Amino acid sequence: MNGATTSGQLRAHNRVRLLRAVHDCGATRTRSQLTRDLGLARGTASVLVAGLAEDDLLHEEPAPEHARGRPTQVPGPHPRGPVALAVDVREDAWELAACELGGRVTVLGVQPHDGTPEGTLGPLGEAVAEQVRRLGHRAVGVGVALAGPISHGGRVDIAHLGWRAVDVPALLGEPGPPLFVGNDTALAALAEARRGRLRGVRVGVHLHVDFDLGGVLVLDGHAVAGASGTGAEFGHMAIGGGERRCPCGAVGCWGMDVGANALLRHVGLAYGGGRGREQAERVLATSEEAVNATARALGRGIAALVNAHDPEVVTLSGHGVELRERAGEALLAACEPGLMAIRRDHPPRIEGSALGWRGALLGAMESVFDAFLTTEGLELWRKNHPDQARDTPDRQSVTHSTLDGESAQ
Amino acid sequence: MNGATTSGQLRAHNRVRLLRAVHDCGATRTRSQLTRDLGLARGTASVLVAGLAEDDLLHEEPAPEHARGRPTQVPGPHPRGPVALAVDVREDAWELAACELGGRVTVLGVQPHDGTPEGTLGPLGEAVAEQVRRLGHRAVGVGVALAGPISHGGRVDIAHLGWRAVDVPALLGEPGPPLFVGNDTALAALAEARRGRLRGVRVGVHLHVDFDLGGVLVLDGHAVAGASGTGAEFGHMAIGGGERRCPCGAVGCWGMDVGANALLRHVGLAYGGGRGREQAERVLATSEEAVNATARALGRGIAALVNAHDPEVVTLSGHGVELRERAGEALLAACEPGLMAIRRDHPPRIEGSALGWRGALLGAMESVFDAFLTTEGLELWRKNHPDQARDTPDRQSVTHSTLDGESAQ
DNA sequence: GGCTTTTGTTCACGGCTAGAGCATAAACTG
DNA sequence: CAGTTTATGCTCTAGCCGTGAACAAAAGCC
Repeated sequence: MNGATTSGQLRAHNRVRLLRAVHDCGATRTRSQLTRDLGLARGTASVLVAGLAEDDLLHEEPAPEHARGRPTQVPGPHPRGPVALAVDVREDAWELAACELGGRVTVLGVQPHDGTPEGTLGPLGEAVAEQVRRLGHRAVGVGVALAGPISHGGRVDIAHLGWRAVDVPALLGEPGPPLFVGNDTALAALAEARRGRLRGVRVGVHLHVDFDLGGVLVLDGHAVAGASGTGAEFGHMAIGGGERRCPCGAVGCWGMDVGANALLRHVGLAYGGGRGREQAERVLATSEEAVNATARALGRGIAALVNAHDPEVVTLSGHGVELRERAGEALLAACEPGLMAIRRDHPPRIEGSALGWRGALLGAMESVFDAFLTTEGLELWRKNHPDQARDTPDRQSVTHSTLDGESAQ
Repeated sequence: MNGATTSGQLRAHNRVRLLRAVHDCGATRTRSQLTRDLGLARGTASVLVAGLAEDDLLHEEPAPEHARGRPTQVPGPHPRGPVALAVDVREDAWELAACELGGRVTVLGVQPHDGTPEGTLGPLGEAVAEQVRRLGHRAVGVGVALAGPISHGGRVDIAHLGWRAVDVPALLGEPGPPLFVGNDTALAALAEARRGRLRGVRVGVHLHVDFDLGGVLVLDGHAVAGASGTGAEFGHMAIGGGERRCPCGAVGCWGMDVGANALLRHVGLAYGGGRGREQAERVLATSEEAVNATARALGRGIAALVNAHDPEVVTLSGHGVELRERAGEALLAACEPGLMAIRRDHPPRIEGSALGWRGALLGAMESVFDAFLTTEGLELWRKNHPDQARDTPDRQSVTHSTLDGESAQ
């Protein structure tokens, strides 16, 4: 991926490393800490920070606490710096947010939709376009999380909503900045890998329980995407041995026994079509038996994945957090007999996500910054940049003030 | 993984890149081609090649065919260059080979064994030690392929041979150069990724059919190892829905329906214990029905893996090559109904390995060179090096002549 | 108020690659 | 067969980069 070969690329490479380090730590580490972390000389760090500040990429503020010596600074997002737009499109509503370098998220709006491709992506496209106009060159990318497999061209299938090869970029109207469409499970896994329980984990498995079940392998901070971008579908493996036909077209998929649809089916309610989130939550809250049955199905499948992939940690998001809390014992009891003997000595931890339902949105942000925090991304920023810093004295950033809203993480 | 930050590391990084390119192409590309491939200036390539030749890492010979201009040279392994020792330990015999940079393999011996840890690894350790003595500093590592899951400490379990947490480094007697113990499936996959049908493939799945079934995900030329090194066990997922207990300790493992043991069981013969390779081959050759049943079980599981991981290619090694040839239609017919609808438009290719039974040995070699072809590996070589090139005039390499034997690939 | 500690800044130095100019060694041309 | 063409190897300079040391700055400590 990276790896400089000329001295010019070397500088670019170190700019990326520094910016990436600032982003990954959430803009909490001081300059002297970063210098040590990256193994740089103080002089080099000085030049790098100055250059990045010049390019409106970084802004230093005094560190809040002091130790003995000369006080150090904390590099963080620049007030005129890059912004990632992130969208989480759920079955019933979408959420749009603006994200600074370092990961601060400002939710710009939540809007229900009718579930049709046009009714969903049309208004979303307008909302995104408005933000892009407002932010100008500062919008460095738009990340969209969707609850279905996504081919590299941006075509999405959401079986239970009846979406079939829906062309997301076309319906969204080509926002201008690069568009990154991703599967919600893969993006939740990405967020977990960067800011959750899979941080620093070399091999992990992330499972996202929503209406159905998604899952993906996480290696060294990256979710494994698949050749055409439609990986992250662990839920569609024939584990469990049923003969029921899955809406996906296959038979006996594991995901049919785990998730909101399975909960509804278990208690005899209507299910499918992306409806029934409230009922499912009620079942989850009331029916001990349905919860345990789901947890057992989840545990059996986890055993198969643990055998196959030997992860260090298995994380659960969406309803999985509650399943882990409420029926952890049933889950582990169902998992254990499915494990190979050699896995039983040191079984992986099975943990609820630290990010809850926020993962997909945060992952959409990370996918944008993953593309931006590269030598190419930064080169493009430099090129598109109006370069106010040198010409005009210090034009107050009109745009930034409007970014203040509900703030999280 | 790599990525230089100082100009000194930059040189080291480019040395690695060049050497890696030579190795990966099998020492077939000319210097001018390599220069273009790596995006180097001609002058830089000149300096790099000279330095590597000085260190006994590379040796240039005139290119056999000429085009118009000045003839170019082909960099290849140096006569006093690094050698990787590679071992494939099968259930009934082991095979030891010496491998040059570029991948030329010289088989040094094949020896049957009794299947006990001591009876197998003891003599092997002696054979390895002898080669290490003979090669001296030229032996840069020993790679060992074994038919079982292997923890990072080098402890191996081979259920059907009764090996339980066998300490391979201890029984082998610490050969001196670094020891790399790996699972045969993972190593066969690695070889396939570097010199077989998974070359250049971003996402692939490799399945190795022997007595039982191993499988692993291959990403960008690397087999995914697992947190404790014991990944590559796709065969131990509960796909297929049986309730039979697997020797691994789990229940309903896919691998119980695929492989030599399954073939033997299918026709009512005794199976297990790593015996019966000949009988299994006879069944494979004679019983159309057993072959088809195995192919169907293989196909059903492949569908699950394709759904989950979205590979570009699925490769089969070991008996899988013959299964693909003899019962390809049964395999595909069993696979198709298990695929998600969206996978059916562009299903992955399912191909027999190009390396046959040789994969594990080649993979063991690659695992050694993967460690050697790094900045650290080359630095160590430089340090351990007697530096004959400068001191003595041109000592004839006694060691090299003894390396000539049966030669392959 | 002086001392200690830590960090930021500046600058000379060595190392690296790019690129240009030249040398070289073939194949092609007539 | 001699001149031309073409591609490659070699050498050297220019420009860029990070290191590390010396110095300056800004705190806490006694």
